[in-house]
Amino acid sequence: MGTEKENKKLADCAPEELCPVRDIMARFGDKWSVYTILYLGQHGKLRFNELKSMISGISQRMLTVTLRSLEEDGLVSRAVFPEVPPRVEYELTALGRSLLQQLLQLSDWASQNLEQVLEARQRYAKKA
Amino acid sequence: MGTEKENKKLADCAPEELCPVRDIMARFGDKWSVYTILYLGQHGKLRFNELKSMISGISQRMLTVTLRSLEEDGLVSRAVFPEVPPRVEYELTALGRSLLQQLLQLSDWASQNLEQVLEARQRYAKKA
DNA sequence: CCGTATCCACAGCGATACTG
DNA sequence: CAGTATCGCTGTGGATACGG
Repeated sequence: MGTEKENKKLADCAPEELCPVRDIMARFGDKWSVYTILYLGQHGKLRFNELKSMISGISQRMLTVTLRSLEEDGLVSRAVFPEVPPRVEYELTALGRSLLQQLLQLSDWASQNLEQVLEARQRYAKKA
Repeated sequence: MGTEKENKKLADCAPEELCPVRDIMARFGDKWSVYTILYLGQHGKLRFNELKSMISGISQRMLTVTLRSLEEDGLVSRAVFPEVPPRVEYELTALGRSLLQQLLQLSDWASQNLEQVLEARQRYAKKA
């Protein structure tokens, strides 16, 4: 996710080819965006409180902020139904689903190399 | 590598436990890690001040912190040469280079979809 | 040249209370 | 049900000064 206000970060990346990844990583390296995308990817359409109970530990405020951010980037769609009580459904867009594929690939790498990283951390801890 | 069994469903990882993607995104979604990895990947071996001048805007403190973190995770190696003045060279490890490949793929996705994201942000700005 | 040590500003996030 | 408003704590990161 990232900025809750204006985004003016695209200017200060010196070499252009290196910039987009940075932007993506910064945007989704926050505490909740990845979970939100993963759960929406798995379940398709979800209501606000369904998501809230799935992503254990998230506060109402942060779920709102995260969803707004993803919606702003065109990764999640928001559908409001004029009922009582109100119903709002969130869903990944086509763009969001394509990002999900990237996250799944990164997930594979992470799963396969997690052990090595943890071992490296232990070695580092002992050495220092 | 591991057994076939360890291929656990991604959305099964609750926020409390160790979710590999989440961990990776959180670890490299910070302000400078991606740049550091990409520059080291492009140039092979680099000295501290070479990196510092390439990554425009980074402070000495943050470059040190970032490099220590990457070293701790076993992604970057650090070689100190007992000379006067001192020389220190940083380089991606094999693990680091494999992560680099993932970042490059994510970079491709980001480059290809950046336009759509920017358009979505503009639409959102006008709508709201 | 390659760091460490402080200090501090500010954004991220949780907790809580209130609303259509 | 699905938010918005407000407040305060905390961690990240920038500036600066000092050390091997």
